[in-house]
Amino acid sequence: MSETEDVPQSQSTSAASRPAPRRRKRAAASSDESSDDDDTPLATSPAKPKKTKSAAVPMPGAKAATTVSAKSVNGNGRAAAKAKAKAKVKAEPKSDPESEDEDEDDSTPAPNRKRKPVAASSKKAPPSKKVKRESDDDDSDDDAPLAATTPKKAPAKRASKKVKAESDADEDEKPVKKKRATKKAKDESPSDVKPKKGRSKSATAKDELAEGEADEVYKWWEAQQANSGDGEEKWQTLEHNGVIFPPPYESLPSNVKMKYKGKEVVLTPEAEEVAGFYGAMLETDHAQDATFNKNFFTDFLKVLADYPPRNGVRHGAKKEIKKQKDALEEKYTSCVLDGRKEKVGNFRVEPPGLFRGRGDHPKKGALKLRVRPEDITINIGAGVPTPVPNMPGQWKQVVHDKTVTWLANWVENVNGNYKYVFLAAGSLLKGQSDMAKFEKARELKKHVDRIRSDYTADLKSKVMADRQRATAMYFIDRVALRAGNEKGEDEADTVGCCSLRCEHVTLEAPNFIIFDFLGKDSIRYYNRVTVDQQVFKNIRLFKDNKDDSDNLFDRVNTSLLNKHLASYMKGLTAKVFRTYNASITFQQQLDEGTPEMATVQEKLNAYNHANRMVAILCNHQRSAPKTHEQSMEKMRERLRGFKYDWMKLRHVLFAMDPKYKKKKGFAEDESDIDDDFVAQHEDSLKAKEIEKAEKKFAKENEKLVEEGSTAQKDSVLKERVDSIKDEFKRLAKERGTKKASLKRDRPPEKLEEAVQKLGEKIKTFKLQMDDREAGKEVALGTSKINYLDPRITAAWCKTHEVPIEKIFSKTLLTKFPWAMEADDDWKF
DNA sequence: ATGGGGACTTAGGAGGCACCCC
DNA sequence: GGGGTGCCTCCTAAGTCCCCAT
Repeated sequence: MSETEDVPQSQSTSAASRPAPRRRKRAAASSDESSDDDDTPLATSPAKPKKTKSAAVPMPGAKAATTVSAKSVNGNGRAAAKAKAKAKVKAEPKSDPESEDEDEDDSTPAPNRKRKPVAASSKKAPPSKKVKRESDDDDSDDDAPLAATTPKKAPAKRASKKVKAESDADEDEKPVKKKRATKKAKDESPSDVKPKKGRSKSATAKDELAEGEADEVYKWWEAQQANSGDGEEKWQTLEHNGVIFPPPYESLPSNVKMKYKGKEVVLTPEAEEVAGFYGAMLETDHAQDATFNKNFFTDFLKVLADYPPRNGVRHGAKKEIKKQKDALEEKYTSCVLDGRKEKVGNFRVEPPGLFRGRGDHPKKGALKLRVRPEDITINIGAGVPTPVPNMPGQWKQVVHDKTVTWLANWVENVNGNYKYVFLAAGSLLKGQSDMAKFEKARELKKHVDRIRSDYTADLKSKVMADRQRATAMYFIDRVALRAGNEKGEDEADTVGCCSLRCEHVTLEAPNFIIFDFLGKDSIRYYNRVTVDQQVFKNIRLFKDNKDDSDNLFDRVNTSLLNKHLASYMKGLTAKVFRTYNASITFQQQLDEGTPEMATVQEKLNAYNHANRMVAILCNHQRSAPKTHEQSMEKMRERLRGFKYDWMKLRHVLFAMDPKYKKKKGFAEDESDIDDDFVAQHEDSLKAKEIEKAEKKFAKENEKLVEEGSTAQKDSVLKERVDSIKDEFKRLAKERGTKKASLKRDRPPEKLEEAVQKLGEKIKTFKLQMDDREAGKEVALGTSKINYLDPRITAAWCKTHEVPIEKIFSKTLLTKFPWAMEADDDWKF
């Protein structure tokens, strides 16, 4: 609902026909108007697009508030507005000369962000809940992304483009699509591409397979070649078994029926399956969602039309044992690529279901159809057996395209997107490209200073396009925004840097910018940052005379931006900045934050802290675990319990010898342990002990009876309970006296030791709590998997003697074999 | 330039499972 | 030893970016 109120104003053209277009399609960076106003950075926005959903900005506060910019007339008369803008811009640079150059400031470090609450629409917690994350923000010295460290090591020895022809082999089957294959050049001998070292022989595929099966690890990263370019051949031989289709639908038992308006309806298996999809989601938010329901019922009715309800139902077999399933799947789990056995990633064809689009995706709830062999294209080596589908039917096509890495693909029916079957993350192909990604990011170290000084200069460029580009680069570099491609009408309305609209950015004098928009996966990005004075001015300029729904950067798009970046360094794109800034920040945080003499747990905390800084920088969120608050409360309770014990022990010591009060650390008071708490705590301890005594008593009796003796009398229990009660009476008397005694005496040394130990325990426990609280809405995994060069972790673990298994799960270890051998002094 | 096709990486949530604490 | 519970794996959606045709 909501949503619908689009604001049709402003778009001269288009309009009507389409129902509520949500945003413009293109950034209209065209030169059209007085373009190239070489010396007039104009804030003109060409062809006014349609509207945007006004509801998009979740945070009312941030949105409306504080718009410092000179808003003024928002133009209807485009031309007039334009002229005005023009005049204005011309003047602008001079209008406030003071701040024109000065600030070289370097502010806005990356990882500091005050997170704000979350948007209604986005899944995340409601406003008040979002806690500001960790370190506060604002300039700090730790502006990681900015500090370029010196390259430590020569980067990437990437092989020169090595392209080959598809090799004659392909004649037979259908031709491979045009695409990049066009790039390939003439052939070289296969051995050119194959890694040399680490291979004993140039064996045939079969031979090497044997090797692979012997579980020998092939250390491709020790070999010469660096495979990575596009259009290059990715393999020479490839054998696999295709994909496995999900089992057919099995009907419910005949006594299970759907009711419609109180009457039982006997569905066909086809319809029942679809009804089941929905039934499975009744308890989820999806079923409450209007779009979801609309789409689902539209599709469901279609199914019902094709398969009208009838009488009589059959039901099939039972659930399969996992073992059976495994056996069935076994052959699909691996393939043989260039003679080596490799794991296949997603060999299971996606089963039919309801499309679960994220955020407010217009197609959520639509029926995702069952995929059949006729939908699937298989990519496989020429001359090896073509797999046979495990369901009736023929593959759509079989190709032998060596320039790509997928084994199978199909086009999904809801959005028309391609789906691919790739090798698993631990495979050579994926590993190589992963390593290449990080080497690329490290290469950026050599260029980043120049790039930064260039865009800093360009922030003042007279050419609007350049000034916008520089500003966009500033955001990408400093706050790690994504590139921000244009999106279509039938997708959720989310943005990135280049697709930001005016409504997503608010100025706050003197030099703050507040970002508030929905990014990838409709995750809210909220960030208030200090920026260069010039950036502040630029944004004011770019917003001038535009509507909220207009693109902030009307002269920039990702393609232009990346083209520019590539002029600095081959393969440099916006996304490399995220990898670079993430990894370099991480390295710095670790270097600065790892304690030398510390427990493993403390080091792990330092690691997690660094990890978290990166996750915050990249805005990797998760929804706080549902049980979070509850479990925090439990921890707090436990902590107070520890503190109570600790206090008691100390008081015993104090009673023995007052000199202990002076002992280092012993004098501390427990501010959150007041008499109320003590009373309550002792009550609950008492209750527990009594319960324990009762249980023990019952058990003893049980045993006695079993052995043929008579049970103890109840008076025995009573005695015990009374003794417990007495003990707690004594404790109650001790309250507030700062003195205590024990049932059993212990020598002071022992007590001292115990106090010490408990103190330690409390310390670590507190650390754990802080860690958990700070991390409740931050997803660490995403950066660990995708952005942090694993060699940083490997080296750190060696240096600080932390077992890497404490940090990398099994799958991550499998994914990063190539990083494990990094020396302990390796730096990103 | 623009727009769409295509391939590949990055992303959060669901659900399973080991583990931990009572 | 039984049930939370927190982490890991799986799943697949949603990005980025390149290429090509128009």
